[in-house]
Amino acid sequence: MARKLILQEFLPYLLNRAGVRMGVMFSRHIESLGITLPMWRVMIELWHRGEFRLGELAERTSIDLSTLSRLLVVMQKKGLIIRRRSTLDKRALSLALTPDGLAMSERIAPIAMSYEQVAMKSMSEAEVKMLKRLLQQAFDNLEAADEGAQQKGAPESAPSKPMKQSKLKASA
Amino acid sequence: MARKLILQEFLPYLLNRAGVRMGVMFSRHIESLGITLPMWRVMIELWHRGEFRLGELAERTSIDLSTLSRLLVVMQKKGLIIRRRSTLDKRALSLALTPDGLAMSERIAPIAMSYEQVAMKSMSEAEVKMLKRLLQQAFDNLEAADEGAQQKGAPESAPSKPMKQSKLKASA
DNA sequence: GCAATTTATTTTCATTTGCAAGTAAATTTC
DNA sequence: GAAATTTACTTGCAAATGAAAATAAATTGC
Repeated sequence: MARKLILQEFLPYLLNRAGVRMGVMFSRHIESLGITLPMWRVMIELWHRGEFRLGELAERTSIDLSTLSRLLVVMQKKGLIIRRRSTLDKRALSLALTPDGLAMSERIAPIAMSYEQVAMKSMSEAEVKMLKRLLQQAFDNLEAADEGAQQKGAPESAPSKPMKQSKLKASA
Repeated sequence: MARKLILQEFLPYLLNRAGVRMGVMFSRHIESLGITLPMWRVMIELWHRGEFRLGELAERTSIDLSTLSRLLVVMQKKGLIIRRRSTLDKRALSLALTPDGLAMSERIAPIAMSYEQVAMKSMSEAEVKMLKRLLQQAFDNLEAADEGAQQKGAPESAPSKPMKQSKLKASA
């Protein structure tokens, strides 16, 4: 009989809990600015890298393509982003922050950072650094495994990627 | 002008990314068993603690009360849980796993653990331990701050709890 | 260089979600 | 101890989601 899994030591659980809690607190805060968490995720990606196509952005933010497509229309109407057809490939969108969108990002960033600070309170510099490094590593490991499964056509046990993006939503 | 936030070093981002990726991969896997991620979250909580009322369970799983209420009906129909009125308080539900639900939990647990293993691959024992400890700590810090805000009636800057559970869903 | 295929996004439609209103039991107040 | 309030959950309804079909542009094969 399988051993009962110890919740407090179970990484997916700990990961989710911390992420969801952070997301809930933060989104409650930015709600008054008319910005939702998915919007903020879009904003930091655009802020960070300047320009994206829809598909790329969906990938990065883990937001479903069709949902994101609609969200971007809303964000355009709010004046946060520019959403024009790429000139090179007229199928593709070229997405970028407007000056207002940038200003809003800069306004929200310190709020986001303050929640980060709250979470890291009581940790030493070294611990914070290690936590971030290990989270990055965990993500890379997962991604590598996912790609792998992709390649060799999943040995029945672990269904590989394109199969429904699963009932799953972003969190923090 | 606010400094541009460095995505790769931003804790909420790292947390979300790792959590979402884990959730996506895992839920893709258990889909074939007819179990969704929210169901699994309910199952581990019930497995872990034996019995819950609806409100408590909603709190633990971060699933909206009304959504959870409906999810539990589905899970009952699937034979995974028992859902009866508490005898002491006839308003309350008493929720618990059925033997079948337990068996399913025991079947899924190794799958969940295997994804945990994937994420932790390339980490030493000590690193894993530290990662888990720091995630726990981050969560505790956030929760404490949230409670705090609650108490002294939020100083305008950080809206406190009851305000819409925000557009936010669980992830991993 | 044109038909067939692939790629990039949008839209449709059925389902899911979550807030708010509703129901029902327990507790408090007078 | 009956009315008023609170607590615990359920349900109605409007909005959000996501899978699949539709659209439209680019690329490939001949």
